[in-house]
Amino acid sequence: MVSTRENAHKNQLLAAMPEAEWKRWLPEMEAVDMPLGQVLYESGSTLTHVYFPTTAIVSLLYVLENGASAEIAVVGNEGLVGISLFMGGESTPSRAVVQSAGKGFRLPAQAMKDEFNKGGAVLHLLLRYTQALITQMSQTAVCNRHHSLDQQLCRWLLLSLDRLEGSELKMTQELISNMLGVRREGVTEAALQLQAAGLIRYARGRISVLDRLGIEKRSCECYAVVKKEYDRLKEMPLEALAGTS
Amino acid sequence: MVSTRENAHKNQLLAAMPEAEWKRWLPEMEAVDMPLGQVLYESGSTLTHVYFPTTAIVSLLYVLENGASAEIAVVGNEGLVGISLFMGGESTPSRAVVQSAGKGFRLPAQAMKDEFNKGGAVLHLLLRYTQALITQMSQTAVCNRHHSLDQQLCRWLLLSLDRLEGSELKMTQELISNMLGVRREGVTEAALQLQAAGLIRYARGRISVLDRLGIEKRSCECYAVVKKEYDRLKEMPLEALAGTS
DNA sequence: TAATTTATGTACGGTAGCGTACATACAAGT
DNA sequence: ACTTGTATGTACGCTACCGTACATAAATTA
Repeated sequence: MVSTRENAHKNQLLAAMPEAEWKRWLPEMEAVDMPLGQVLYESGSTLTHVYFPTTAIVSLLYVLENGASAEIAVVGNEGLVGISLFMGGESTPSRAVVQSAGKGFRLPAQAMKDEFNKGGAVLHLLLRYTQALITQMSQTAVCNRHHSLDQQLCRWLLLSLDRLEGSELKMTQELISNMLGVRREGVTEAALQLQAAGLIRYARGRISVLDRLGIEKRSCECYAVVKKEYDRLKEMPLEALAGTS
Repeated sequence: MVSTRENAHKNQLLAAMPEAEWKRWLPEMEAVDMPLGQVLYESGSTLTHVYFPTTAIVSLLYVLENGASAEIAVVGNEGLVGISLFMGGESTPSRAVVQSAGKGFRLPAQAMKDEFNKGGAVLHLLLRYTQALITQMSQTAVCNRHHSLDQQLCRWLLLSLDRLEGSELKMTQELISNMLGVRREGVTEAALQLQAAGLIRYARGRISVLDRLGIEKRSCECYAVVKKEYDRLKEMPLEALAGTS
């Protein structure tokens, strides 16, 4: 049997927490299954927990009045879902949906707030993560404006791939179109091209990436920028964080 | 002669600061002119100050490799420029440009960091503001995806108008097109329509809004959403902030 | 095995916004 | 007064993507 600790450390934020904090949290930390389509929180709702995905991927979706939607950011094992809890917003403007089924951990809202308010390493780590998330959101905004559907599909595949083990993702084109905020047919056409080029192979909700480098070449710069920012976060020692802010 | 304090309080964040903090800052606070086009910081650069606009408006612009750009958020007297300083990012991915000339105050980076790290009211206020900024960024991302140029122009006019005194803004269509990330000609056509409808009047970089309500009707929901979030922030008492996070 | 649902493919007219090129007109400097 | 620069208007073909409708095929259920 694998320890909770070992599993939880698959989440990079949890792994980066100092030992002392970690021990305080342990009793309140709960391992959870995160099935496809699960809504962790709805736009405007009050958060009861924050989620630390380990193998799951969560989409932050923004839904407009007319039902149209677009993904603002993706959260996987590198981060946490529910930043507005400690940012002081009471609620978020976005919806959080599990985009790829998997596991994760969750912590009750109050425990998270208390820990955050203690200041120190936890606070700095969470804020530094939030900063990376902001970068992702900004990049998404510009990407939506300037890049083609094909480029965006590649970016999206790569972002998802980075948060998964292996090179296969379970995801229908219909769902992808919701994330990208485009027509399903548009995704079909773009995917057909990628397949024709030998970069991916897919069937009924199962996409295998055959040539990752090829996809990277077709993607817009947005993927690389976001990736780099998260890498920077990962490699930044806690002491540096406390020092810089 | 008007006191620094009185002027500075035109910035809503500064106005919301408790008396004690305010006094500590005063010696380091510097009144600055913010002329049109001034770049407060470049993408990737290290921040030396944070800026609190009073009458100026600052655009957070994201510039792509090929030179194409898009505005991610606007900051006026409701906020501050340079959140990445206390978020721990060392640098930001965006460029901050003065979009409408005016005045403001600035505080050296170290003073801001120190104050933030003291925790308490300042920290909570700044984080709460950051949360509102994130909302604006998210909304921009979706707006870029789903709304028409005409709607976006209206949204943009309203966001600018809210941060100015009076109903006139000095801004060429060329500049607006940079902000919105569209062609200048597109802005011309949209503006012509607004003028034909009697909602605005303009000439050579001077736009007068004649019928604000009419513009609001033509705007997409994005304006109202962002406005509401900032209003919520404004009305939220400091104690509540400390309590919720 | 048949019926139904789900995922993907195809087709086609419509349009918003692009890239490009140039025209006009006001403003500012000499 | 003349030149130069700046802001705006107009035009035209192009393309990516949309909305809609329907076709095919695999998976699921009856």
